[in-house]
Amino acid sequence: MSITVWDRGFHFSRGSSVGAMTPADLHETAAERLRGSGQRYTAGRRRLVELLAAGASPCSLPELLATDRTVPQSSAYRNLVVLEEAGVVRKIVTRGDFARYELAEDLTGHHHHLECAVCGGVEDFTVSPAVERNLARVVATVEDTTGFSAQHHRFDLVGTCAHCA
Amino acid sequence: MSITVWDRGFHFSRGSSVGAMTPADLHETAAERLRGSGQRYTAGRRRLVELLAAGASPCSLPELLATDRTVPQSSAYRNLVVLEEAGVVRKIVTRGDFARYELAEDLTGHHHHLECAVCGGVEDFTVSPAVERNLARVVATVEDTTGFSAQHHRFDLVGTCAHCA
DNA sequence: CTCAGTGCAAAGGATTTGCATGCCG
DNA sequence: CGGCATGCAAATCCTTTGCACTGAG
Repeated sequence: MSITVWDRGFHFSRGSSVGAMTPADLHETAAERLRGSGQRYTAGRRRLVELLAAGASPCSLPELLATDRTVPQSSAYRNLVVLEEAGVVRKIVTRGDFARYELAEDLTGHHHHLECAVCGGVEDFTVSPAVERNLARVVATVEDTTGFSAQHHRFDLVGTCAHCA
Repeated sequence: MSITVWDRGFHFSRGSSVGAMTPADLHETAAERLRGSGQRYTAGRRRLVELLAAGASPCSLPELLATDRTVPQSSAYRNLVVLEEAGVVRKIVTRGDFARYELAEDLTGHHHHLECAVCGGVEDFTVSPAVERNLARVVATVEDTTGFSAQHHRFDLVGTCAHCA
């Protein structure tokens, strides 16, 4: 047993999770990150961030377009790519017809997903810090032993949501 | 919680070692499951199962076709759907260009995935029964709290594999 | 004989891209 | 002005499907 490895298990948090970020802070952070990658925080991109922040769970592109009909499809796809590259948005690929998008975890807090195999919807859930430490412990051990460098881990449940049961 | 439990918290799953299942058992089981859903275990389907069993990790369709040039693309896709519906094959959707396929977990053993964000490859790894029990406990808690009915859980790592580092 | 399985070719559909225009710096 | 951003339309490409043919039962 290596104490070093065990210790590393506690460094599970990637940056400071800000669960309750104000809209002003959110947009300021987004603008900073875009500037950092040589991009502008335009009205269209800001709108996407607003739509994602308003959604309770990850949104598909049709859902985003349905919420705001003025957003053109191709610009939405293109800007979501830019926002993802800047670390503002995270793309979630499920088995459903559409990819889903949510704000980056360091803007909303680390969480996991419940994927409904029936309706394709995705809900968020969180686990206790103790469980996260356990997960991080396994991640650290895998990295030490295999040379695989983990950017993040996924602990998701696939099944049937309460609504589709 | 015992530290020693975590000491051997994981190991790599190498090659196609199908637990204690022999190839004969594998094909017999596959045939049974297909019959169970009113399907035949034809030569083409058997070939796909062989290719998947031989692969060290989940295979994309181009990889399968490259291994056996005689397999037609559309039949491969169609038969993988049939095999998945029968519970013989599992489809893995990643962010890569192609979906990936592996034998169902009850044929190969429960495991998890290392997804390389660079090359798109997927490797298997397993964690100790103790860790799996912890995960199962979390799943049970989430089910109780949310009304979500979980078919299975995913604990995957996304990052850069040793080869792409 | 019947009907599932097969394979070629063509279609489907989410996502990406070409290109002309608009706009910020 | 210079270059990124936009948006319409068209292309891309993994995957699915139409259809005629084959073969198992």
